[in-house]
Amino acid sequence: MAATFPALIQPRLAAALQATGISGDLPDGFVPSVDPAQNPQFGDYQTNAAMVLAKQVKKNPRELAAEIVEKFDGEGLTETPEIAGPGFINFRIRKNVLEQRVEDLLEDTDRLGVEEVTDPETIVIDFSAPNVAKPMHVGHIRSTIIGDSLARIARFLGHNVISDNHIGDWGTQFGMILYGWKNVLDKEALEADPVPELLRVYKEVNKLCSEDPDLREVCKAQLVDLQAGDKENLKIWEECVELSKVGLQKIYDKLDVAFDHWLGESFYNDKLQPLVDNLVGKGIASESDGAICIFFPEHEKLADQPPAIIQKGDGGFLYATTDLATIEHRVQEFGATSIWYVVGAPQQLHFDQIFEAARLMGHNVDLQFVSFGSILGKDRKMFKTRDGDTVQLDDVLDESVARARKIVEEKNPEFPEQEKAEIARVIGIGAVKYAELSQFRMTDYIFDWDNMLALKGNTAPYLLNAYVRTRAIFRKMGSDFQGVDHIEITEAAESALAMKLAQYAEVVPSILTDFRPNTLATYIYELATTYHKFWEACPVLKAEGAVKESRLALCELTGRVLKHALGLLGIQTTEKM
RNA sequence: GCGCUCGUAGCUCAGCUGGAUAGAGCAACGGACUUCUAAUCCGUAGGUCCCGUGUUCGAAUCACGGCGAGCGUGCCA
Repeated sequence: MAATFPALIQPRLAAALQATGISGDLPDGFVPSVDPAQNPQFGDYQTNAAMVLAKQVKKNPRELAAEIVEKFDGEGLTETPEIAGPGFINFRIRKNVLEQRVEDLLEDTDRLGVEEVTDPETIVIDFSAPNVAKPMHVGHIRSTIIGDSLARIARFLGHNVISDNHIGDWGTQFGMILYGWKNVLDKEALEADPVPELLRVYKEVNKLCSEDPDLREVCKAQLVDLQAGDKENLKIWEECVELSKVGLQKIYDKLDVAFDHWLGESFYNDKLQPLVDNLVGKGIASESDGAICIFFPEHEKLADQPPAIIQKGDGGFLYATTDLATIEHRVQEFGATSIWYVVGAPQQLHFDQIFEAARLMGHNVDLQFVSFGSILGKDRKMFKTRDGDTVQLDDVLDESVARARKIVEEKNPEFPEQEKAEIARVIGIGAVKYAELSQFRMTDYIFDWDNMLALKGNTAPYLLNAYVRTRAIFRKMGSDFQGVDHIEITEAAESALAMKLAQYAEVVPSILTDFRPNTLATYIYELATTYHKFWEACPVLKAEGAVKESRLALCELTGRVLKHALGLLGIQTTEKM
């Protein structure tokens, strides 16, 4: 598979710079950038090299651009570059080169032009991580969907990816759960549907505790018993975790999200005391006000912040302790060279601290905090899990599917019942995922049903409809894609589509540089738009000869890229809608 | 107080390492279905990119200072 267009243009541009004789004045490692043109009137790609370099060589940018163009060899790749504006050099890919590229992409069914990385890493991705005994609410949606998408993308790029659901199965909430289990549990309700009953119990005890401080102490005692290994409490805990996992798995199945491991907090229990002892022994941690803390006096930012506490005055451990034990395990047992945490922005300080602590411990691993903004309530405040009354994730998914179902019913009343249900499922789940992934992850947003579940405009159905249209043509024709001898591009809508398809290989690797699945979402949206325009402008089945063959090939390739790209976002496709 | 993140059209948001006239969608208005799926396309209208200063040939983007919002800030996770 040939390289991407920018990768082909770059060395020629570098050679042209060399030939002008200015390369001696350039900073070491200078690589002229080649970017897609913003506007088709400027061509396909552009470089600002002349403007960047003009000052250093004391020349007028446009004159310098003219010199570069003079020396530029576009043979077998681009037309003669044009100079425009303050000194941009615009490149237009030759028609036959673009045609060849489409032919190549059609052959490359698995990778669609996207190259694997040359230095694969072992990446542990930590995402979703709900607490057990409490159902997932809308707040969990970001971590789950973004994390899953990043895992899919990294895997496709050739990394060894290990997804780990670090569930909260050992927290303080168990004090209340244990008390509730023994005192207010409705056994029948639990057998019928465990997750809502566990939530009810949790909420009820939480309410009782806030009314009665003494009860809070009783709950704490339950937790202490559990952690001391009390048999009855341990048994309840185990049952509770198992029931919760079943409930969680149902939602992951709906979302089509999977994990390689579910190593929750409890997994690290027996590793915590040795870890703390070790850190104290090494002088990394020290006692302060009765607690064992890690201070960061050498660190520019953290020095002025409170320390990370890894053991409480009463001997208990905290999540910083567990997270450090988790890093150790992932490095030593999984061979992680990189760990990504897909966790909300409020935990910035915590991760700054444990990353720095891991460094002090000598772990040579690339730690990335892939943070995201908060989902806010109507009052612009964060949802508070403890109040319990936030919107549940499962309800969001069901509502989304129901809304999609209503529209399927309007548009295609004649479809069989089962097909309508399946289409509604794909669209409904896809809509929720796309709403999340099409947004920059740091943006806070106010939860709004109509916003999250919109089905018009830049939403999943728009993209799915483009895919459906690619399939409709072959269905109408009565056969699958039969291959093509030679691609022939004549219309502007065709070359725009071909160019977009070629750019898939440029977009996918760039997503991970800043963990931005939304750049892929933007690409898919643009591809869908380009295809919809092509659809309006270029009849396929009514065309003849090479034109028809080429258009069929473009439809086929568009369908493949759309399906693949949506797949990287974790969004499924449907043949009809 | 200190730290992190954000501020772009009436609304919801893109705009990656500074680049040409700041883009989409929704809502509003006007067009296009005897045609491969109109869940589409075309057009109109809508902006002091929070404010100020600086760096630069060039700033929504970078730096500094304000203002506003959210979050975090020693024994919850």
